[in-house]
Amino acid sequence: MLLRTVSAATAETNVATVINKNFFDLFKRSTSLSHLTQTHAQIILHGFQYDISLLTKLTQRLSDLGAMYYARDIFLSVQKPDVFLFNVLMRGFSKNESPHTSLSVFTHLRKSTDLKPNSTTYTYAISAASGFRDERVARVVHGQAVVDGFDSELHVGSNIVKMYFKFSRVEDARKVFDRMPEKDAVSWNTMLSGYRENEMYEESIQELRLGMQIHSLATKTGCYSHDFVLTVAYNAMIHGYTSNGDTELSLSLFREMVLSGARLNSNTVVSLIPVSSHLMLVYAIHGFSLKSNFLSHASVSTSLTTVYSKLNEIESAREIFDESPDKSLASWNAMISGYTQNGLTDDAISLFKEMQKSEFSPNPITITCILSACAQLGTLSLGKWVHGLVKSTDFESSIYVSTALIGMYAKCGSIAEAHRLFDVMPKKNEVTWNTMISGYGLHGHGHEALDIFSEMLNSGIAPTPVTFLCVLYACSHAGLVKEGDEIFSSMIHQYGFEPSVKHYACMVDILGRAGHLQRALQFIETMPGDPDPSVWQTLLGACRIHKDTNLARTVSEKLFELDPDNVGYHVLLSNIHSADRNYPQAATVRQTAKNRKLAKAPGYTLIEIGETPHVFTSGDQSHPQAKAIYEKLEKLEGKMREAGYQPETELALHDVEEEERELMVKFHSERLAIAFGLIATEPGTEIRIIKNLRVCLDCHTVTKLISKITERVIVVRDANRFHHFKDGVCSCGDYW
DNA sequence: GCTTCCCCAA
Repeated sequence: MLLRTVSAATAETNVATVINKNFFDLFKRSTSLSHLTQTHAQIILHGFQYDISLLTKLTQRLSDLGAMYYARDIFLSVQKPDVFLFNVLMRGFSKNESPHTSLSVFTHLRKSTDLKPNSTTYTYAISAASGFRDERVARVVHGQAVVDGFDSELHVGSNIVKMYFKFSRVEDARKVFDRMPEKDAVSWNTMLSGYRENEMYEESIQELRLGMQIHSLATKTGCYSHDFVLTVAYNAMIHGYTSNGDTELSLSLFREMVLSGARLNSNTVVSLIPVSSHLMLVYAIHGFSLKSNFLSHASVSTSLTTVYSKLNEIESAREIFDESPDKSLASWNAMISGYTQNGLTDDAISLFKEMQKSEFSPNPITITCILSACAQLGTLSLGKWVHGLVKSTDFESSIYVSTALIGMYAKCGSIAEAHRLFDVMPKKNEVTWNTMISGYGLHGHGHEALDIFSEMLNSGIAPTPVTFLCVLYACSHAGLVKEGDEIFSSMIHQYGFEPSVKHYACMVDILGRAGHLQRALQFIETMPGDPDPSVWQTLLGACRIHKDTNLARTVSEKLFELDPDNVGYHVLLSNIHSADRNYPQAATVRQTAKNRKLAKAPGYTLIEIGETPHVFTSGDQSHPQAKAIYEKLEKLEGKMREAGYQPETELALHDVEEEERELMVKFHSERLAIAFGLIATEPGTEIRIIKNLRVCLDCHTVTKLISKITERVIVVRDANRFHHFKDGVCSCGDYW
């Protein structure tokens, strides 16, 4: 009987062990708050709510996801928390930007319990103290570490060194470091990067040499083996120079590293990769990684994917991605982001869908990328779906995600929804404000943009150079010349920002669009340094709007000089000549373009009916309902002619006969999309279309008329702004 | 290691 009881108890213990292990597996796979909540429920259901190891793990995972209130509640539910649980909670608060709370947990541990802090406790206490503004807190915690005898311990010591560097107390950092009896790769690294962050490059390099001497001494005498010190130190140095953009030093250190016989590892490659401004260099690093079998490391392949994407080598990026055997969540994100940044939004979205079938779940970074893709593409339906996904997780708390959501709604035409989200965001950073300002700019709502800007200033957020770009951009699209002028000068005199070429281009745009062509020209002539093509191109655009052929000729000559291979200049200039009815001249320019094998980007328009996107090109016959669409257009045209409409074709292709030219304009992709929208939706429904190029003058007129005839609101996003057509009027006030 | 905002032009 006794025997049976004992074995039953053993069996029970075994079962408990198994279940316990299962919970740890569950934790590992819980990537969202809702997963964790379910796991917690399971723990209670199985009667493990007092199992401190499980609760500690739960606290840790909750902290990782930023759910600190929840984590604290778990902590409070434990009758007798041990020092491990205290440590986990301190780490959580530290990680989630609450160093104050972390330190009060620490104080509670020391003052109100009989537990003894261990070295891990001090590691977290020190990093919490580093998060304070006041370095006196740091000194107090350092003092406590001395009292408890942990200040010279390897990890604590390294953290104290790091902390003093953070407060730029280089001397103190040095003292603590020198007193540490044992040093490892991490502590050396801390010392090196500390010097570097305090811009003491000389000291940093000396330290590296010292590390090398110790290394060689150690190897010779066999006293102790710091095998990785040298590798780690070199990696840290290379990484530092690389991220400072100092390619030369970074590469020469790498060479030195190879010559010194130090072992290279995958981190060496990763440290070197952002050097990358030259494709040849990336190829070299790629080849080297291949030879050394570093490509199997997710960190290496992810870095290479990223750098290839940044150099617009998207196929190479995809190759690396496809061939990397050990993908991480970051690998997927890097590839999706690569597609997004290269404008390959369809590929980004389909890879995202593929990812959802894989073992990886999207994280806030993935969501941010995919929202950016939706914004570029203008697919409101997908954007809304992603928004739903965001709501069901706790990704909304990520400032990146919520900012990207605002951008998505603004760029997909729902400026009101964007503003609603903006209003309820508890924490905004400068990018959030910039997004909202440029959103209003995009819709031509200049005054609203200026309101947001002054709200930003009032709430104490410092504007950045990008903020001024967004504001100036909004001014230019709303014709606010005086305001733009004032803001430009306040940027320089009040905020002390040196205007960049982009700022100058914005000002030229403001002046030029408003018809002040001579002032715009003077503006360019007074700008410091050589104006780049973008500035001239802006002025050329203004010449086109205001039909100033003489200035256009001068400007285009500048442009040919600066950038002879650009298609845009040829097209634009030829359009200017045809606007001037100087067809022979226009034909010459076009011929030049043709001779150089330069082609105009084809225009297309997207319309979503329900969840289905439909894409039209000019004169497109491929749509299943093409016949009905063309009939609809014919009918509409009849009604428009009755209302006195005359086609304006002066900005279209000119090297064809008048009648033929009219035909080509007549079937521009946006008209086909609008006609299809009229057929495929209920009367009264708003029609939203997205065009890759700017809408032409004639199509603009026609859309106004269609909105009146059919009593529909038509929202058009063109290459750089929104037009809301209603009752025969456009929100841009014909100013675009 | 991977993320949000940024002139013009087509």
